Amino acid sequence: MGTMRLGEMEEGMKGIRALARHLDISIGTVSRALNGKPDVNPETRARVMEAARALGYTPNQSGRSLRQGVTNTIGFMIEMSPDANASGDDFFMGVFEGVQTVLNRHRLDLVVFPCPAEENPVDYLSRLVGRGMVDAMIISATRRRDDRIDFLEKTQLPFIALGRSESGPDMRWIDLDFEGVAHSSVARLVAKGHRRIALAIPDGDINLGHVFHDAYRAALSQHGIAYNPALLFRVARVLECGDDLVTALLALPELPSAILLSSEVMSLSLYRKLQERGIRPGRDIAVIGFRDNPRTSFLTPSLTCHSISLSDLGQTLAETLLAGIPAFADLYPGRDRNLIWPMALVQGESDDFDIVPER
Amino acid sequence: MGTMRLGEMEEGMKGIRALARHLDISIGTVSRALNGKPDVNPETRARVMEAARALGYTPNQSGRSLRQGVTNTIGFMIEMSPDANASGDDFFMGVFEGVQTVLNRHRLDLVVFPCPAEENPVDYLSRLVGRGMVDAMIISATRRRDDRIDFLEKTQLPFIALGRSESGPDMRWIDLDFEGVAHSSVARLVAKGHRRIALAIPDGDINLGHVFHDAYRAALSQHGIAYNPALLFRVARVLECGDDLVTALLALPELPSAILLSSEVMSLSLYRKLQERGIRPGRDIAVIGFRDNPRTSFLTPSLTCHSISLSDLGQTLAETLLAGIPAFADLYPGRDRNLIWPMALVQGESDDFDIVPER
DNA sequence: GTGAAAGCGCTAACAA
DNA sequence: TTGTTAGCGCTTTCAC
Repeated sequence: MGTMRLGEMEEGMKGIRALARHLDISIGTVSRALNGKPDVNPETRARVMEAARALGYTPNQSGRSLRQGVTNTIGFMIEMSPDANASGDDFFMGVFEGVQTVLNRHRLDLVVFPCPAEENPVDYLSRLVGRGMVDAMIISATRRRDDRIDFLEKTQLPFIALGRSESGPDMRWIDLDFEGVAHSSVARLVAKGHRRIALAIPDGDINLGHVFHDAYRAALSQHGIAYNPALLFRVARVLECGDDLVTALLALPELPSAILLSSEVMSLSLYRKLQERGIRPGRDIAVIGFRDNPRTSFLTPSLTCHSISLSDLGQTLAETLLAGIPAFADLYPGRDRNLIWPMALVQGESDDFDIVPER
Repeated sequence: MGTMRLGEMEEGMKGIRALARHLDISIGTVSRALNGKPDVNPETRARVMEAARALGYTPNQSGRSLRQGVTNTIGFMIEMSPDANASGDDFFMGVFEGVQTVLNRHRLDLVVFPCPAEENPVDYLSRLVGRGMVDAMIISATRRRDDRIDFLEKTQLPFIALGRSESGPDMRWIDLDFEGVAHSSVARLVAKGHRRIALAIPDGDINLGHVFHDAYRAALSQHGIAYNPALLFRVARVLECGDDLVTALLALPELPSAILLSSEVMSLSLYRKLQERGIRPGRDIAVIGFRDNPRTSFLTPSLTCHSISLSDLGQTLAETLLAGIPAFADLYPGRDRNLIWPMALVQGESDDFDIVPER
């Protein structure tokens, strides 16, 4: 032993045992050397590190987790149903990036669990969490009442939700500032003379629809505008909502002068369908989109919407999660349990006209 | 024991041991009952299943994998750099869905590893694979030469690539039919009288650029058109390529009469920038996009492009992967090691004009 | 500073 | 049909 070619392991040996045999030391020492424990001869440590590198040794995670009770992995559950995925395509990529920035500091890895559209989200979550692959979870697309939250609280697994919910009043969460978006949108429109302001929200139980709806009502009321249920549109498929939306708009006795969208992808089909019917966004009807999105940025007229740094959101999400894990809590002392994430209005041309022309 | 309330485990006990204690039988029997082994009294099995359900027991995956040497989990590595992510991410969502359809048949789960843009893909892959969380890998965004492939071949972990590469000539892969796309696009344009046909491909070493480029040259040659390097555009950021592309087009002595795109998201900014310069897609220049995408479907004039069933692609990807894993190989006997995935031309209006008007 | 050994939760081989 | 036990790879006592 000790005379084998690089890249070869001892016959019939695997993992740390092969490495130890190869170096002619005990597996305990190898483990301590690799894990940076202080009581290891520097020279021994160097030999171990070098051999590990040369042989491409990586510790088996199952062995480690079994022993340590920790996996150093954080899970992020996303849903693939178009309904839940209204946030648009680049959204999660951007958030992942930010989350990983923080996790990397602690040598934690992020794994994503994509829940199939047909599968029950709770069953899916409990199956994957039950596997014990993760030390904590991030969930998204929260429902107004969300059984996943009850489940996670029962398991005592640390978690955070990207999105608030009526379930789990004590859980950690971060959500977008729908209130702020509704208020600034309505204020802006009212200042331009608008009174008939419609709202489109996703159908179903995704909570953002409810939250946005409430915020919209509050904003209207603040400006002394009566809430008109006829101006609320629940759309089934956000990506192809244009048809239904425009049909519904035209069925009204009078076209609203403005419409707020609660998902950026709504703007795509809405623009098209409006134009097909000869209704010009930004001229015949004011449109305020939701989030700034590279994929809506080419729309003409340019879409007034709200911007956000996805990476920052992801970082804060991760930090707030870690603040709830005993092993990391000390490092993130100031973190609140939950947070409304502000969004900044980006002025476009899609709502840039006054109802009462100045003279 | 046996008299505790539901939802409670024996004091200080966890996992299968607590369950066994609770039922007053041995852990071996519990394990066999849960795993559907034949030699278990049906009544015992029923009791075990019921108790497991009631107590919310899920076997710890680390324990299982350690013992069985398999994890029943398949990994899918994606990259978050905008460069590698030219496909738009409804692409991966669609593929995941198909992959999971197949994996579910075998009670395998899919986990996604999102590689941060700043991290070296090989380091990332080796770290996550090294953890031993997966039995097989799917990789995407293959480079012309791709060290990940060499790495995976060395580890002997079964894997498949979504995208071909010059590395790993014997590996399993499925790739989109860039040749077919190039040929049908060029043929269609040539039939309309086009001779000056440009191509936009992503800059960098992502292989699809090279493959598309080669296919484009071959298609031109087949129609007796000389390849003109001035009509090849390498774009840095596919999402915001419009600016550079239009500037480059206008810098040419003569505007090409048509342009082929190798990524669907290119069309968004290209349309906008063309229109800003007063160049009308479908009138002044023919545009053929790459993949049919719900998010480009609202473009006016409608984009001629190529369509694909992402779910079917995902299913075939998964089946081809499983065909390479001994435990499943028998179930998928007919699968080729690799496959060019056909795409169907979807006629739009973005290239619907003739260079030589008919009379 | 190092080695020996226990044990994390689970399954499979074997004994009963 | 069930119980007992070894051992998967690893880390962490505890001796030395």
